[in-house]
Amino acid sequence: MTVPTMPPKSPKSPHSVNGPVGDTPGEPLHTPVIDWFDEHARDLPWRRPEAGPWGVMVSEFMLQQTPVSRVLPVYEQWLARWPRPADLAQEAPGEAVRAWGRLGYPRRALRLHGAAVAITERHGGDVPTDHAQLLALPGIGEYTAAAVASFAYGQRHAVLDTNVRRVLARAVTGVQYPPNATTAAERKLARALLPQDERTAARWAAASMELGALVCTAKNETCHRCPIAAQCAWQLAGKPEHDGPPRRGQTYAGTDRQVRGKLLAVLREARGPVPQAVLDRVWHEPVQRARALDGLVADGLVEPLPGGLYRLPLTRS
DNA sequence: GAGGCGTGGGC
DNA sequence: TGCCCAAGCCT
Repeated sequence: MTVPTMPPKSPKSPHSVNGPVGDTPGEPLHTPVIDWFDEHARDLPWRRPEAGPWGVMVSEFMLQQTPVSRVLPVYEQWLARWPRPADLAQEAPGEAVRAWGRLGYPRRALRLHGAAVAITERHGGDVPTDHAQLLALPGIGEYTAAAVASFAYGQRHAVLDTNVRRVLARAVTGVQYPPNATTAAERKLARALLPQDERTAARWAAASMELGALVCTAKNETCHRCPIAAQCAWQLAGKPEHDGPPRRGQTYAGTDRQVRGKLLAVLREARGPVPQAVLDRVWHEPVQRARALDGLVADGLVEPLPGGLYRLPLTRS
């Protein structure tokens, strides 16, 4: 791996508003980005005050690897049906999987249900405010814990999702794409760029994500609409294309994943238990079919019943 | 740390 | 048409 080359630094500013930034001085990025956000932010339901911490948390689960446009309708139905964590916690996990619909990665539904149970049992039914307690919930990792703490509670955290990573890779590091996996250097950079003021930091988190989602996109970026184009290291370097090993792609066709998806689709649509013979029709190859079904059972997404019947899980696994 | 894990839209 | 991508998490 080659170390990304940094473009020439502009003259150092007297003293950064960002506070101590170590070896990354320069004009603060957050001010123009936040100003842009004030003007161009999308009106999304989980950003409205009435969404509350639970709404923010539900949206974060659903948005993991899934586009906003597909999340919107499911989010609305979900919150209407389960307005509080305790409402979801008393449901069967299979109901969460069914309501998840075709958002993909249905283990997220199971984990969101598990998180609701934990919140009800351990936190009095309120989404915890503490980053470490959020991180301890199923389905919540580094990104989601920081996002909920920041968006729902206005706390100061580095919120490092794929959008922010791309914005920083370009604006600061001067490369087209961030590394495949989040690195210590990226975390350090994100922390260094975090405004000191808590409110401003939370605003910056949302604003930098939105910039990556709407302007500084993976493909067909629109730099002419970017509030920091004049300071962007990648832009100043002439927007060199990514070099090095190809970025990891996803395969799908013919994989167990595809078979799992087909099996679960049948079970979601069915009201009650489904005979094995019905499931057998979704995939021609018996070995792979069986492996996929076993995997779903092992993951707790499917419950086997006596007599070769299967259903979405009624009990906690 | 590399791979597994859904689904559908855009180019 | 395929390929790439979309607010990651877990093992």
